[in-house]
Amino acid sequence: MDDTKLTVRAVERALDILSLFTDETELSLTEIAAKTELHKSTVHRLLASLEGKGYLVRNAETEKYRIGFRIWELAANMSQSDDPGVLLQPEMERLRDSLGETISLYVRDGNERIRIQAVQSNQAIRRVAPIGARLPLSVGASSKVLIAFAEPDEQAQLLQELEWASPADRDAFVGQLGDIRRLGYATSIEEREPGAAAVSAPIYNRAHKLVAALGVSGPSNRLTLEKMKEHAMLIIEGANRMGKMLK
Amino acid sequence: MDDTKLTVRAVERALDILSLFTDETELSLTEIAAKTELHKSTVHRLLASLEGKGYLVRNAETEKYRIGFRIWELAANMSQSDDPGVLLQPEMERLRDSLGETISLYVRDGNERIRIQAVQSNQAIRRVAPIGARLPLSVGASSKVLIAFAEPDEQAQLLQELEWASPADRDAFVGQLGDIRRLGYATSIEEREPGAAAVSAPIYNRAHKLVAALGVSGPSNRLTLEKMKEHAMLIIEGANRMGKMLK
DNA sequence: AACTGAGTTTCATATAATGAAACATGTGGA
DNA sequence: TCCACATGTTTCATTATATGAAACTCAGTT
Repeated sequence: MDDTKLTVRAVERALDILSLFTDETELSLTEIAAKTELHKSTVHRLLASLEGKGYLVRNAETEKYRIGFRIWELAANMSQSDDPGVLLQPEMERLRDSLGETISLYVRDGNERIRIQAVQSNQAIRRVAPIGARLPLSVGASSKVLIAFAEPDEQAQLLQELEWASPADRDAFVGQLGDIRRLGYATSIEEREPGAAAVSAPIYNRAHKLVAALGVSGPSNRLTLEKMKEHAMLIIEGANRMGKMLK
Repeated sequence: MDDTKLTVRAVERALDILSLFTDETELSLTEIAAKTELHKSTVHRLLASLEGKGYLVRNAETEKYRIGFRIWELAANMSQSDDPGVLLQPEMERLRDSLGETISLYVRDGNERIRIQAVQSNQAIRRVAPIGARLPLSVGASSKVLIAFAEPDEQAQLLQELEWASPADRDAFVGQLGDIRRLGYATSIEEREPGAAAVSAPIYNRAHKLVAALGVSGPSNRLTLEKMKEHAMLIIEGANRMGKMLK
């Protein structure tokens, strides 16, 4: 019981309340109290603080709370850069820290993919991913993602144009695409680099266009099948978050 | 000393810290401590809470704090509607509550203006402003704003086309435009409605285009010259805030 | 090596956040 | 009309909890 807490409970509670508004657009005090399992008295004070500072606004008609203008002010300030590689780096670092493995960001460029950003694992044995590397679209988890989630016509064209080592390779690749779309992520084990495995998920921008693939990769003995499934969830989550940062 | 506090201090402090990021994009712990005049120990804990919940992220290189992904998630959720009238209503209500006077929102439609939104004062004597009303562009504080801050070519055309009661009226109107641009707001006293006065400021969207005029209006005996100056500051502030909500 | 400055952790203390309960207000049902 | 119920607001005693001083790292300077 000595989990030394370096955080402030009241603040965490307030922020949790604020986070509720990522799902719902309007919430009443009692709804919030129910969702957070806090006493309405406590919620009332926290809401007053949030409202007083402009982070929530009260809809005079419905009496419910909505997100306030402060959020816009903050959001307006963050979008200085449009470059996903720059924009997403901090989030990728977060992800690296929680997964402990190298995180890469790929965009498709014609019939290739480019690693436009990467943050390296800091474990002794790690996958090192050079930024700027151009890689084939025919192998690797992120390649599958970039193809599986491409627009149908683009996808068809890519599958025509791309070259595989053998027709069997091609069929194996194509055969996976359906599952990948269904699961929302792709994996690869020792496909391009011996000893390396990866999990990848698509990043859609706010306009719902596929813009990149986000991947985690590491030594295949550390990325067991089980671990990969766990990582997949976090990669998908992270990719969704990041997508909201891109217009 | 009985200022009954219905808010939570720790939360307010945390939110104040977050608000610092509307101006600066990156801040270190000590910078934050200095700006907020809080002990670095306190700031440290608040920052840990904010970071833990994703409202701030640490730039691994600079060690400084930046706005986190949560803000995007929240911002993404709020922009369901693009209609300024709908979007700005809660903010207008806020403003109404702090000024105690009727708040109106006007857009220009050709050679007229339309009151696309209004929230009414709740004082006994109040200006009642019907939504949807079409009004002339040649009188009233908001008309002056919509013309003074229009694009130069549009402005020139409007000044040509609009009709005034007399050439003297026209000259008086045109003569004010320079001051209005300089001050950032316009006023009118008993111009269109006898007994009514108003203050108005432009709303620019995030692309820096003039989209509307935000006005406060009330009985001219309550809106003294002094009061109008005070209100002008708040209207300008509010208009800036609201502009950030419009793309 | 000593010094500065930024960040982090520890710790005793009193403040300040808490939750129960009472109060207020409003709405719909009987 | 009156009662019941739900939602929001305020009060208040209690103690947990946030606080700030100080001590402690850890780097980078001189």
